[in-house]
This record gives sequence, structure tokens and C-alpha cells, in this order.
Amino acid sequence: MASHVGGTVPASARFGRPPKVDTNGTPTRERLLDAAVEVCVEFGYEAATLTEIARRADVSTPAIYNHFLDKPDLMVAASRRELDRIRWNNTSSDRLAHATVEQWLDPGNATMLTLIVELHMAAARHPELAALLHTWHLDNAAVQAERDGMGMAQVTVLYLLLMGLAHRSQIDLGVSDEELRDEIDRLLRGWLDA
Amino acid sequence: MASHVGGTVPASARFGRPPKVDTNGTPTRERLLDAAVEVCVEFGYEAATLTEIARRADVSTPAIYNHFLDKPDLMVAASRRELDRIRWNNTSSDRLAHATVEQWLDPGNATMLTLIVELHMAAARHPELAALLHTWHLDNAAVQAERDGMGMAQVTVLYLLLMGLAHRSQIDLGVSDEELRDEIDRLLRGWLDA
DNA sequence: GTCTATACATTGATAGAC
DNA sequence: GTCTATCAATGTATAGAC
Repeated sequence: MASHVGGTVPASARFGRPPKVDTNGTPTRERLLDAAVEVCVEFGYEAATLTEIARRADVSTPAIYNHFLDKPDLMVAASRRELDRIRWNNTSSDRLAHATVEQWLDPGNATMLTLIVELHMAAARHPELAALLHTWHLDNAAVQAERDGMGMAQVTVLYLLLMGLAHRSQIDLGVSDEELRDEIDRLLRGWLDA
Repeated sequence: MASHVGGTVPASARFGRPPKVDTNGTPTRERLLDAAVEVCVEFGYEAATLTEIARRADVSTPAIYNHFLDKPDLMVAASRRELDRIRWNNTSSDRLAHATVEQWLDPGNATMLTLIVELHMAAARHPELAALLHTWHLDNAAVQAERDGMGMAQVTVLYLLLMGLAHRSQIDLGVSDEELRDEIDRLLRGWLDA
């Protein structure tokens, strides 16, 4: 499955401290975080096993403990890094809300959306995750409120709608992506643009 | 935790075939289904263990195999029974959509909503569950379309919104239930009543 | 139908050599 | 930092007595 064969060494190898361990350019810790996210999406947060994560990161299971305290520590670290990556980057549009809805309807973001739902469900069972998501919500809400001039009630409804969109792949009534997009446009028009 | 002490024998013991096994009136199979739902909501679909389910049903773990083939069989059976129970019962209102939204905003239905999301996430990993949910969607959509005269695109958006509402407890921006309800009213007004 | 006892795999985690 | 070897605990599932 995994290929050890060295790929092209990235130019980033020039600066900083020499990469401690590599396979194709990514240090072990990063590969573990990547694998943790991948396994979480695929098996679910609770069913993610260290064995599988280690396998995908191409290290032995005990090697994980050289980088993280224990399993929760790894999972939270992976969650935090991923949430930091997301923070609505597409800030080009004049309407952040519309841009975000567009982003969440993009099938290319399916695994990201699955992860987000997975983290929200796991939050009920892992207080550390709940805290992480709470500040994530607040931070994003602040930007949203300032950019679009929305109240917190409106932002809350928007976020709930986004969470719903994350379940798009699970509800199939024979509606095409275009039809769905149009209908959501109709839903938002009278609400945001009024 | 569990109390074996016999409670009042229900009047239903009068008719039908004599209850095979009881603790307080519920046959073992039903108790197992109840416990499966409970544990699924509490620990997540993937993390639900037979040991914990058996413990809550007040039977030994192997006793489960007298009623179900294996773990998946039990989980699917519990899911099916629960989905059958849900099927929008509150059909009193003239507008089914509004009634359903109201229902999903009721904090008393929190565990039901958690289960629904849990099942939808698990569906990606259990084809049998996916099929179950698919027919559930179609059945409900048919009623919805007939009652409110909605198109499938509109029903899809409604269902995605409902899935979003199921995450209400996980998003706290300091908005009260009343404020949220009002904002959702505003969202739906221009969409459904137009 | 239920139990005790148990088989067997897999989990998270540790010890110690390299 | 990584590995092999290993541990205790827990998971699903089966066997057989009652």
C-alpha cells in the first residue's frame, strides 16, 4: 500500500533544521496527523485505531508515543490542526455567507465536511474537543458578523444550515446538485438579502 | 444500577401469549433494542459494545445471540425500529414542514436527533443502514410532498436544514432558543410561504 | 432462553534494544 | 526516534450445562 520510494525532495529542505525523519518529505508527526484525520473520516472518531493510523503513517504503533502522549492527545492535535486549516479562507466574495455555502456544496470538500460532523458528534463525548469547536465557532462567527453584518442568531442559523449541508451525500431524493443549489439560493435570497 | 425488584405487573399480561421473560414488563428482545439505541446515542454507533448493551438490558452478553444473529443484526434492528417510530407523527398542523421544524427544535427530542445523525454518519460505513435510511427518506418525502405540495428539491433542502438543526446543541453562540426559533421563522417565511 | 466459561482477535500502552 | 516484543484489558462470538 504505502510506498517508501523517495519522491522528489522538496525545496523546503534547504532551510530550518534538517528534517529528522522522512519518507517522501513529510516528517513523522505530520504524517501521523494526516493519517489520524484520514482514519477518523473513514472509520469515525471513536472507531479510529492507533494501529490503523500508524499503518498509514508508515510507522509502528508504539512510535506514536514518541510524538503524542496518548490516543486522545493525537486525535485532539489532529482535530486542532485541521480546524485551523479550514477557517473560511475564500474571503474574496463580498458576501462571506454565500461563499461559505458555495464552499460547503462543493463535492471536493466532502471529506472535510465529514470530518467536521464527526468532530461535532465526538464533542459530546470529549470535552477537550467541545472546547476546541466552541472557540472555532466563536472565531468564525466574529469574522462572519463583521463581514456580513449578521447578528449572532443569524450566524447560528447559518452554521446549522451548513452542518445540514454536510449531510448532503446522505440524502438522495434524486435531486441534482444544480437543482439543490438553486433551491438553496431561493432559501437564502429572502433571508440574507432582505 | 439495574433493579430486578418486580414492579407492578402491567395489565397487558392478561392477553396474548404469556411474556417469555420479564424484569419489569418488557421482554428481553425489546430491552435489548432499547439498550442498543441508548448506547448508540451515548457512545456512538461504532463504539457501541455488546457488553454495555447487555449490561443495560440486564442480561449476559451471550444472551444477545438468542435474539440476534450478531452485532450488526442487532444494531440494524434497533435502527429500523427507531426509524419506524419516528415517521413524523405530528400531522395535526396544516403545514407539515413547520410542524417538523418545531419538532426538531424541541430539546426533549435531543436524543432522537443525536441518533438520527449517528445513523446517517454510520450509513457511509454500513450499506444496510444506508438502504434503511434511503427508504425512510423516500417515504417521508412522499408524505411531505403531498401534504405541503413541495418539490423534491425543496424537500431535500428542508431535510438538510433539519439535519443541521440536529446539531443545535453543539453550536453555542449565546443565542437563546427563542431567538433561534424566531430567526428560523424568518428564514422559512420567504421560502415556504412565498 | 439464560447462564458460566472460554476461545480468540484486537485494542491502547509499556519496556528495552538499537 | 524507531523498532521488536510484550502486557493487560476488552471486544465479539461460541460451547455446553441448566
